[in-house]
Amino acid sequence: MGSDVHRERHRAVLETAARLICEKGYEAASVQDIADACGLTKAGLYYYIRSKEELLLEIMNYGMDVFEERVLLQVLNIADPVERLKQCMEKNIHLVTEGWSKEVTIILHEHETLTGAARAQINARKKRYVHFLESSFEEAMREGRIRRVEPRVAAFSFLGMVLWIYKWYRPEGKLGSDQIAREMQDLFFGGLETVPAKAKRTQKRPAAKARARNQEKAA
Amino acid sequence: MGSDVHRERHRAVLETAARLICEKGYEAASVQDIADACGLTKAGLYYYIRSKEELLLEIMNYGMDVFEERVLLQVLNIADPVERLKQCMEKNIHLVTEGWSKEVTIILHEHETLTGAARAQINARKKRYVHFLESSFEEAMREGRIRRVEPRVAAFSFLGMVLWIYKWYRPEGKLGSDQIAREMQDLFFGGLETVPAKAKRTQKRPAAKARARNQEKAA
DNA sequence: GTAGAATTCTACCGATCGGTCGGTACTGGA
DNA sequence: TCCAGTACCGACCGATCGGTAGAATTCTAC
Repeated sequence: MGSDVHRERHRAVLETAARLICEKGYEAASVQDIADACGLTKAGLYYYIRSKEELLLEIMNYGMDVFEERVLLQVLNIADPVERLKQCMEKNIHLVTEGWSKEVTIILHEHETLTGAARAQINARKKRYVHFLESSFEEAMREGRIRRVEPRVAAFSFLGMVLWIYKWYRPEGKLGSDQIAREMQDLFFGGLETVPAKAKRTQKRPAAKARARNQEKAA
Repeated sequence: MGSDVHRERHRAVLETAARLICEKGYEAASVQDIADACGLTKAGLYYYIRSKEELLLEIMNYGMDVFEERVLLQVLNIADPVERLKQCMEKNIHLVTEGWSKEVTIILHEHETLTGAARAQINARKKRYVHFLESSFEEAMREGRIRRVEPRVAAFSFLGMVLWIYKWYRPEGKLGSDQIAREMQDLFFGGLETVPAKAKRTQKRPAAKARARNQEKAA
């Protein structure tokens, strides 16, 4: 079947296009650039895509597929809501940091590039994630596992911490993916402030020693 | 002085250009669009700007000015590091949510659009903010006001929560600027998780009632 | 071998891109 | 009254934009 080969090539085009759009941005990456990078002429490229915008949509949908497979599906059936959220944070951080998916970066950055139905489609998929987080926070609250907070603010705070990483993370930097994941879990769920020996204590004991070496400066 | 009028008009051009670039993105907002919006021809616009990229640089520098005035300066000399950070978060959230500054949104979104020296200049100004946050976290740790965490991860988590807002906040939505600020302060500094009555813990029982009605389904 | 589909090409479209040139209407001082 | 500078414009530049028509090539199945 030539159809298989066709799908393969189509995938390769998406892959290459994603690399370019991720590097230069959607508007700055011209169809000519993408065609060159694919080893095709512009007209040849249009054999595989219907338009530049639909190409972007396909890339984003693929990115959402990857996200759902590597993050959502991995944690969806964890019974404990807090554990579910922690795992979800870890998986999501790894998705953003490890070079797995330029497509995800594109989804994050080009959040207002698509228009009309295409935009609505991707937004709907994003919203499912937000609702999943909100529900998990609500569930955790019902079970008394976390303090009372506005679930939406919690969800967007979670997302902000995790997704903002794409703006500053550098693989060659001294902050590793695992370390970031651990620290952020700790920060978000463990709380930051020590309580001045008054009402509530939110302290973890074993962590204190392990973290003792950690205090040195970081330029 | 014609020079005063000139500066005024120059400011008006920056203002209008910022509005357009904020709405459509830097690459998508053409010089022609900007000129039209200013009530000038393209050639006329170039009387006020040297190039499109320098226009962007000026907008970003102005945005950083606004940020430093409305956020950094307001909290810089608060003695208590935790209070300083809390106030900083509040001020920064208001800067992002209240429509004061399309320029700030542009700085956030177009973080890789500038090149060369211009990019370096803006990055340097951003880094000063990151360092301010890191130092404040370190100070708070030295004084035992917060738990030991990697200061850089704390700083970037802070920034992620706060700055990601520009991607989802809608002024007409049910979540107000003040509420977001309060909830995020609480979340970030107060900690999220309740302690499961383990090791050295004594009190706090609101969870008991909440746990009464068990877990229901949450998608 | 050859028909026919699958693939990729050359050549081109009108529009627009960022930017510039030579000019001109207007203005305040001398 | 003249003039120098300010503030702008019409017309244009070469390059590139996203996209297409249709021919040429290559592959596949019989």
